[in-house]
Amino acid sequence: MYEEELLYLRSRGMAPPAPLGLHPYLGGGLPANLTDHIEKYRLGFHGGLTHHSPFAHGFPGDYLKPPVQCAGFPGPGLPGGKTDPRIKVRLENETLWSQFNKFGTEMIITKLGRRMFPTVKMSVSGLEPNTKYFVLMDITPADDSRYKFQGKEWVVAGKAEPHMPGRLYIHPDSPASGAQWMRHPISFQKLKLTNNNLDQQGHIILNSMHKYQPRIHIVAAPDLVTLHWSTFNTFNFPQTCFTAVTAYQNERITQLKIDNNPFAKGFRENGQLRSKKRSGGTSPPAGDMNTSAPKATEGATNDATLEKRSRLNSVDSGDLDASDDERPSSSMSVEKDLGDEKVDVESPPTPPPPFLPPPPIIKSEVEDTSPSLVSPLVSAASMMAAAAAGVAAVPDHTSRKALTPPTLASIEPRLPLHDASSILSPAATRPCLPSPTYSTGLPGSLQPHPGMPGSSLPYPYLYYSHMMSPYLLGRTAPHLPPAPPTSALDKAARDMYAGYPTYLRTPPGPHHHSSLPATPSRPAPIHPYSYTLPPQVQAANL
DNA sequence: TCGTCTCCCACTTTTGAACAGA
DNA sequence: ATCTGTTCAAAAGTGGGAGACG
Repeated sequence: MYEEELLYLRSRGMAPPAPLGLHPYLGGGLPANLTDHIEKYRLGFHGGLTHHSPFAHGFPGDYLKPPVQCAGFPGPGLPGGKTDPRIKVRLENETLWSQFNKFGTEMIITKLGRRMFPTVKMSVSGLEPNTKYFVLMDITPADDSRYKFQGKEWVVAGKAEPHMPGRLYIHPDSPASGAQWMRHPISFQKLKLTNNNLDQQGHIILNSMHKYQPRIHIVAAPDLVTLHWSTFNTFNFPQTCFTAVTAYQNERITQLKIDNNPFAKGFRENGQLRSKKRSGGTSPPAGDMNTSAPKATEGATNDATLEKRSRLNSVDSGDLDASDDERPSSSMSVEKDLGDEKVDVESPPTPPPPFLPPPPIIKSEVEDTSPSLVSPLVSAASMMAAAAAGVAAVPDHTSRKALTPPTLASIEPRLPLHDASSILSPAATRPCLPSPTYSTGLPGSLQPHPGMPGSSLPYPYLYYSHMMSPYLLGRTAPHLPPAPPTSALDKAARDMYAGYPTYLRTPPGPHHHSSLPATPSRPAPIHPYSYTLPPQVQAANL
């Protein structure tokens, strides 16, 4: 779809030609207002694959590292991948996390996606003030076991189920300068967890009754393309390890959530829900909160409990207050001092995974980068490749080599065959797992303009195309020059989009923008999945 | 039978549109 | 006409519980 989009932009005099094989966006061909848009949206990535995959270049191997240090799960910490010793990260709500971790944190996962609580909230230091960074988060399996809650503890219940391809969540403020990131704590409150393997909202897919470890990646990169080949500074906080569940197992965790999450205020002892229950004769849960956690069962009249609860709530509020993620102007606004214990976390060194080397054309654009330091996104691309190859039902007979820019040929052996059935093109069924390559979808007689990439391109191109096309093509920017007379190719490109459902072309609802604002105050998430599911369509209908 | 999952409920918080006033 | 502050309804987010499912 990248080509279609480019054709469209080109037809409006917005996309200057680029040398063959060079991504036009890399070449600075995209208008600033559009790159600005790109950079303001978060997106979900597909990545990850089983360690059995021949495309596993190391990143997925992290999934099988020794277990992290979680409550009830002794073991060494999951190594991080810190590569810049100057960068320091600390968990802002470390106290709250520790309280949960003490009992074995549980996170509810639902079909439609559920936020994490507590949320990962951290502060960063040691960044270059004027360098742009991406901040990302992913969640990796902590071990290869499935668990069950027996008695009052989690015990291994067998081997883990195959993990879905991992997704990377880009903090919505990305990219931002180091000074901006360091100015205020960074919260991942909007991140959602799901157990829906077919999720198209970009939520992170997890398996119930499995243990996971969130990881933070800080990447110096000015844009998404560069991001793919940049060094990932990876951090993890062992106390943020959690078990994914569809219903809470440990009532102590439940009580902690109720006492700390404002949305669950109704379930507190003095809340109306509990009051109703009590009046109805239902006894409160008998959680033996014999620790620093609030003793909910002692009733709301206990001053000490109230004080403690208040203190905890203040932590929680801060947790949520940092959530202005969807308000770009304030997402890094001044944060109140929570008085929370802050612990500097030095991410333990991780043997940098041998990621898929970047294409030479890209690599030549950046400073010499050791393959071992290349982004997990690259690995994610290879994971997608493996995933797509695994589900590919239609063999590809296209000579990809002939269509692929020569400069990208070096990665060819590691990529699966181009699969026309899994591409995200107007003519193709929208897949759950995007293909690592994509097609123009143009008729064979209509080949791309000279200077455009070939009709089959590696993942990063796909990535951009997914992000931009539906959003940009669905809007008529008033400041754009009128479309010049169109060539057959341009017309074909637009006609192709005419086949899209309306929701893919124009944002639904009364609030959709008729113009393309330079800085939307509340942008809809644009990523390979969000746009494939219109907001008005319930996931249950899928 | 049991463990797990899904859906719905009642509640709280958040968000943004609508409105009034300066 | 523009900006600011307030109000209010809708949307989103919570855990509980009943029932379904394998």
